[in-house]
Order: sequence, then structure tokens, then C-alpha cells
Amino acid sequence: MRNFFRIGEVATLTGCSVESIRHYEKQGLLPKVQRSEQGYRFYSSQAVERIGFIRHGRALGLDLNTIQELLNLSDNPDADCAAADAIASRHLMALEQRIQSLQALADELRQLVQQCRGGSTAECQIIQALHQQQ
Amino acid sequence: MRNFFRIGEVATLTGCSVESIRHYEKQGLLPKVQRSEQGYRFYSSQAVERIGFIRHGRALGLDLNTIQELLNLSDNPDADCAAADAIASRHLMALEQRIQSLQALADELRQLVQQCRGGSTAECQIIQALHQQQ
DNA sequence: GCTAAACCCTGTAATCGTTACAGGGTCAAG
DNA sequence: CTTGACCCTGTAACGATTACAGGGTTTAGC
Repeated sequence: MRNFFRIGEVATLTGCSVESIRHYEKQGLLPKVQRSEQGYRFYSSQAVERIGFIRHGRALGLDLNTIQELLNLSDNPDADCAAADAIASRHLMALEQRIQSLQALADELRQLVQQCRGGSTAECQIIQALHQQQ
Repeated sequence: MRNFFRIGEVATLTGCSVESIRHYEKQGLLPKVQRSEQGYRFYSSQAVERIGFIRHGRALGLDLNTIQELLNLSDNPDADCAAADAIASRHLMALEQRIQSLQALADELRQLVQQCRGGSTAECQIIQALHQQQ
């Protein structure tokens, strides 16, 4: 396995767009990138792995700041695992709360859709509900 | 009930910020607003009701474009109610899909958190999972 | 050796809805 | 006549991503 990749290759390997990789760099999630004489970025396989880490985190819905925190922990192998646990737990709670509120919205919307019995918008339950004072 | 309100009063009545009201206007969701000689916006109670409609839609998670569509339907009482039904149903399906994917994320995250048994980040399951190739 | 395609670079602007300014005008009560 | 509470416009920020424009480099085929 080669140990140096151009940004486009990294994009293919990680499923991350070239623009996003450059964005992660600008946001400080990636250490100083090596450059060729012409200024092309070159990534080691460790760097590629780090971008995979970020992608993983994004897929879990973590924001870049949170991922940054986890990367810092990962960079210090002696740090306390409880910190990572706290971050994940905090995110999980926020996620569960968000799911609940979306669930409530879906329920409300489902009711509206079920009430709709055709006809003109003048008597449409969906539109009327939105006009209702809450 | 008065029939003319300043923007700050409308904000209080609808629970909508002054900035958002001006934003809705700029986005074309509100018809031409009346102005005092000094340029102050003045809203009729119908306009206030329309802003309430928008707020309702936002609370249901609809984006402004979708709300615009519903407002157009509402403005044409003879239009077919099926159009509103389609919009609401489409949004409901998207919402249910989103809930499902968030639910899957939460499940994955919950597993990670449960696997965490303390110790240093070097052997932290959460961090290791993020490093894993998927 | 030349050309075209496929890369790479930087910098800027767009997306979406909202919030927060800056810099200024108006109006009421004290 | 000053203070504070309003109002105005315009611009920028948030977060993550995408999409340019305008330019340089490399690679493959001819």
C-alpha cells in the first residue's frame, strides 16, 4: 500500500469530497499537510485514516467541533476514556430528544393528512389547521 | 381589535422575531406591506394571521418554500385540496425517513456508549469504532 | 513536441433560517 | 431636551457542504 495520496485519491478512498477535505484542513481538524513542490497536497495513510475517522463521526451526526474533541482524545492515548464516553452520551441524549420532537411533529402531520378528505382548499383541514391560532 | 400593528407588536403576537418577519417579506411570503409616512411597516390582522400560518408551518418543520406553496393554495380557495395533501404527505414521508435514520444512528451510538468500560482512550471502544474502516 | 483531459491550487459565494450587529432615523415620557 | 424604546437598511455570522471562477500541472494519445 502506498503511503502518499493526492487529495482526489483520498476523496475516492474515504467517500469524502475534495472540498470537504480542504474544509477540514481549514477548520484545523487535520495536522499540517505535506505539499509537493508545486503545492499539491499529499496525504499519508495515517492522514487518510484520520479523514475516515471524521467521516465516521459525521455519519453518526456529530458536528465538526465534537469530532475535533474526539480527535484530541484519540491523539492522547493516555487520556481518560470517560471524556469520550461523556461526549458520546451527550450527543446520544441530544439525538434522542431530537427524535422525540420529530416524532411528535410526524404524529401531528399524520393526523392532518388523515383528516384530509378531498375537496377544495377552502375546506382543506391541512390548510385550516395551519390557519388556526395555536 | 385594532387592524394595524407595528412590526414589534406582530412579533409579540406571533412569537416570531422582528428579523424573521422582515426575512419572510424579503423571501416573498408576505404581500406588499403597508408603510407609514416614516417608512414604518404596518400590518393588518390578516397579515398577522398569515405570519401565524408561516410560524405554524415552521413549527411543523416545513421549509419556507413549502410554506410558500401552501400559502399559494390557501390564497386560491377553489384549488384542489389534493395538492395540499400531497405536500403534507411528501413532508411526512421525508420526516419518517429522517426519524428512521436518526433512530439507526442513536442505536449505533447507544451500542458504543454501552461498550465503553472506562480506562484510557487507547482502548476506548468509542474511539476505536470511529477509527474502524467501515 | 503538442494538445486535450483530468487533475490540482486559491478564493469567493451560494445554500437554509435565524440571529446579531452597525449606523442611522423617529417618537414618546420624563 | 434627553433618554430609551422603537423602527429602518444592509451586512455578516452560524455549520457543513457545494459550486463556481480563474489559473497552474500532469498525463495520455497523437
